[in-house]
Amino acid sequence: MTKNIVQAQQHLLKYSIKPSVQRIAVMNFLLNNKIHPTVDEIYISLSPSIPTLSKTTIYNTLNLFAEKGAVRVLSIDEKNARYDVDISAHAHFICKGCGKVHDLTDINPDIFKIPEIKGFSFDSAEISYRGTCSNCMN
Amino acid sequence: MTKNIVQAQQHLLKYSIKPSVQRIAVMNFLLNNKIHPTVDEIYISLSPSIPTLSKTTIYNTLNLFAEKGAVRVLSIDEKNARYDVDISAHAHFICKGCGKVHDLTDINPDIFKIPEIKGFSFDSAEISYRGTCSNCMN
DNA sequence: CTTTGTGCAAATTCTTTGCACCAAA
DNA sequence: TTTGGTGCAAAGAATTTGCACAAAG
Repeated sequence: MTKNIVQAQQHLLKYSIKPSVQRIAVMNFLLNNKIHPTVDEIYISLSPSIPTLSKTTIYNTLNLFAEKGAVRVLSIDEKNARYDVDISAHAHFICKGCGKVHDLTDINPDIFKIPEIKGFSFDSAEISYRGTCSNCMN
Repeated sequence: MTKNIVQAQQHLLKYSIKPSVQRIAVMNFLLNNKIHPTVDEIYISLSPSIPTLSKTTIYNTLNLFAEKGAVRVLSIDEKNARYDVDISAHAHFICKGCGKVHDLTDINPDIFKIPEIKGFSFDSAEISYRGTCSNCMN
């Protein structure tokens, strides 16, 4: 556990984010729960151990992380923003049944190549698929 | 103008959507303004010619269109849903400066191939890029 | 001390819902 | 006359903002 906190702290430092109890907790959660959580999921998970925690702080923290490039904000789920600490090139799949977001890593890497098109300067790409996962297929 | 209305009507019929003044107006707008408009943009544009029009009807109409497969709902813009009447395979680009969503058609068509991965049944793909357009580059 | 972070409450924004009225077949 | 469509007002849900207090250096 202490080890994880150190790992989370180092991750923050890597992105020049000043550590705090709350920031470390959020980063630690993201590093150990790569489920592309929503703000609510993070809040519900961390609340018991940090009873004074507020959602505002989670929003502040995640916005800061995103600004600093430490997390990627996914728009695959229209209802809530989802946060991914894995910023490497990979696609996502959201299941219409359970709403879970899965990583798709076994994908033709060519599709992550940022195109070069006159008149556009590209920052980032998001590749999302919708469908049904095996759990929900019955 | 009458010609456009006929075109919009035929489009509705193609997707088994019963026409109404409002539905025709929304479809006509989508067909002639391929800017991936938000509900608000549609509302503001159509209000003058249909003064009794309500946003609820636009929501109802677009949800119906999406269910019937007549439009695609884009999640590229975290703030609002955007609607695209062009349901062919193409990617989108959103400019951080002006917020406009552009079609990217000159893209390697391979990236639109739906992958085959055990445990997932794919319905649709959305490929989105973020960056800055030439207008906003200064 | 001074700066920065946290968290409550309120405000904002987008979207959906309940329900009464209207329109078309 | 019956079914479905429209639109107002209200509710709901996600996120942001303003501000006072707490923490850290």
